[in-house]
Amino acid sequence: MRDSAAADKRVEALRRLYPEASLELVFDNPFQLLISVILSAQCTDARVNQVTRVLFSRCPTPQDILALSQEELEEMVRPTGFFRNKAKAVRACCQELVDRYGGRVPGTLEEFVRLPGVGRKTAAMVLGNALGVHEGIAVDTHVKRVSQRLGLSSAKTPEKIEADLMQLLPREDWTWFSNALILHGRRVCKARKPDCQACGLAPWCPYPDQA
DNA sequence: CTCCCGATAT
DNA sequence: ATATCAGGAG
Repeated sequence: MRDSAAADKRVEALRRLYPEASLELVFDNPFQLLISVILSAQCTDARVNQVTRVLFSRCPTPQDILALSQEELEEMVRPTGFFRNKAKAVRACCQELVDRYGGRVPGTLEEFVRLPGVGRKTAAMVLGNALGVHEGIAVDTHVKRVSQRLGLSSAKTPEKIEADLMQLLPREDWTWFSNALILHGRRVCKARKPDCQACGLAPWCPYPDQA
């Protein structure tokens, strides 16, 4: 077992800094969050929100998205990048929702990760933030980087990092924790130039201060 | 491991 | 000008 007392200090500090951490994606229901997260890869949340505002007003349901031609859908999601892949994933995913789940999203992580274009990260994020079902911790690039710098995990793969993080706090806090690490990774503990000066976690962080 | 697209940091 | 960045599929 690792130094869980030290890890607790960092988790507590994170809670003080981001007590109400939530996603910056705008959504009205679990279906909308699912599509938003699929579109969010390598794209700012602000841009995803611009695209989904139009997309969801025209297509509130999976059935409505399936009624679009592939080309129309591609044009609508184009600004988010990887638009052919994303349009394909969104369409395939909507098809599954209609065929297997009556046009709604499933309720377990196991079912989620079987959806086309949905891996553990997307599944945990949607389940936790839209349904309050905390079955996992969404490990994206921010969570990975921040966890490693803070010394909360020395694992390399998202699955192992997730397992390490799950040990640190109770299930009902998993979604908050992921959200907080993401916010911290975006605002302070950035990939290129981490702002260690301004970091509220610095007193407990083993990561070497660059400047 | 490569591919996918385009925004943004360097 | 160019390298980096993200998540999932193949």
